[in-house]
Amino acid sequence: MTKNEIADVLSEIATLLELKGENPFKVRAYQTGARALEAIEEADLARLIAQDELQSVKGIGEALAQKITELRTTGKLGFLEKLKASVEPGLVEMLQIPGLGPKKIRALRDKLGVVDIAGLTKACQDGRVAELDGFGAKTQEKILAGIKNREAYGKRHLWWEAAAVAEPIVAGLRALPQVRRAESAGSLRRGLETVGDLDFIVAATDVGPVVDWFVAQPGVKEVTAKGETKASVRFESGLQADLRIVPEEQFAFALHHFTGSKDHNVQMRQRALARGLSLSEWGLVPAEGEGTAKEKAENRKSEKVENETALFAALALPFIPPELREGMGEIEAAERGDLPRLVEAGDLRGAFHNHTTASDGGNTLTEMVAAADALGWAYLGIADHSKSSFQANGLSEARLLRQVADIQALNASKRFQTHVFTGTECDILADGSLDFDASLLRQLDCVVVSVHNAFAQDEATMTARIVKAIEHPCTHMLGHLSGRLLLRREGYRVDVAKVIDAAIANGVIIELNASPWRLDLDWRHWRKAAERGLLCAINPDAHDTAGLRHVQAGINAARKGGLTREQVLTTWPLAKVQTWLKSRGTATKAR
DNA sequence: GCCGTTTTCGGCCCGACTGTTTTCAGTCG
Repeated sequence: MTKNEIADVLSEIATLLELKGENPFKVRAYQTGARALEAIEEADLARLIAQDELQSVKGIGEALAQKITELRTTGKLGFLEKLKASVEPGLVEMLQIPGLGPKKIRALRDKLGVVDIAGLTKACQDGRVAELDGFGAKTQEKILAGIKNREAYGKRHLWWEAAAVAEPIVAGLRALPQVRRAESAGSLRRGLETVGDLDFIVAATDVGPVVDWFVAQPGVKEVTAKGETKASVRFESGLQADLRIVPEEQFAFALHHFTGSKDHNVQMRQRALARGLSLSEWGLVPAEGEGTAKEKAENRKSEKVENETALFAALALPFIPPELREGMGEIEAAERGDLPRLVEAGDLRGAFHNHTTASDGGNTLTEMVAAADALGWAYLGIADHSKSSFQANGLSEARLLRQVADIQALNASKRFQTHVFTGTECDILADGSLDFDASLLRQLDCVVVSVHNAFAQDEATMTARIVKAIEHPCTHMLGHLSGRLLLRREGYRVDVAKVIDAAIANGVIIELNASPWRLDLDWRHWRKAAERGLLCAINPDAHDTAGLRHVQAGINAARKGGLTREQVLTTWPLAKVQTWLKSRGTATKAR
């Protein structure tokens, strides 16, 4: 097991102990142990175990050292297995309901015998929860709402997670000898932040073996349909996937149709009709006469269309990238020749807003830079939390200055090609002031400012608070503008238009936080904002080396937002970025 | 469960908010 996997196990133990009502300090000891483990380098962990010196790490004592060693050498832990067996698995799930923590969950279990969400729903509906000590009508209501949200959310999946399932399937399909072409379609292909289900479109010479291969995929829990041209499965995660097999001459039509969106398809069909044509998933044929679209496509000669580019061309349009096919004006823009040249993953040269073990990250500074270097990035901006983000182990002034010195030394060592920018993710305090003094912030390359507390402020207060932080002369970028967590939590109330205005007026960047759970600022705002001069930075908000790859989710969102390379700072070369960061500093010092 | 040592036991990181209370416990970031 890697050190971060072991750290995850320690965190899991902490959660389980908490649910059991164990001594809270013992719980914290496991959490601390997990953090301590993350903060050392992988190579050092190997050495410490080999030399039996794990206990020299602060936060790791005899018990944890033994458990870490067991996990490292066997990949298993007897203690964890026993612990798991003693805690109802449904209780862990109940932790996901907002407002429910270990204490309340234990009360529900001990007094009402509730051990899972189904039982909890029933208890709420019967009014039994409201009667418990420490609970009330409002709590009961909140729990029910939380469960309901969870169910509604549960029907969709993060793009990132859906893509991880879909990619090997597409690759596997393409490798089958019967398969000529294979693509995923649907909201996944459109790069939407959440995905309902997966759609695979395949052109194949022989159907049977392809369907058989598809329904035998690892993780398939249930085969809900299996026919001549279509198969549907459900994965253990609840994600559903449809496979559609079409003759090769229909492939482009089917791919376009199932890529959608609905609004885009409606507009495309109208456009076809205006030209005396009927467009469907089966083909593009003359519109006049009786019969269904399928019959027409079968009986009349469809336009020969090799690929989607040809399909669009048949309707006198340039190729419209899937990300733009939302029925939000892309067809008109295409007609005018106004489609933006969208930013691409290969354009990225670096990223800002990344965490290390100094605050709440899972990898050290060196590990993060090494990972950025391996990605070929020219630069990496570090932005650990500031002191008020106590829960995230935010850095004090002294710790931040030490990190700055470490980064300068790392840059000077030329150990990596990647240049490292110093910085902070500085808390915007409740009154809009920043968590560090200007004298300190001026010493940093890049200051990202974010809201991490007092989410419940009313819209006017929150908006004024964020605008004030943007107006601070040391601010370079605004982090996750809305604070939303996809499928889990709405953002705070804020007037986005006013914040964008302030950012443009002050020459401050609003980041496109590329964390698959955030994708914030939402893509729906970007086109208009960028046209008015707002500069974007695609920032992964990475909390470990794997998190750096989340920039791909940010690229999706940026493309959906119609952003070009020039509008995204993190595609610029190092020297140009350095100039921008400095000029923001000097331009504002004069004010 | 860890740490420190004037200690092998006693203490162990915060502050705002909510809903429950009538002075505070639990949750959250």
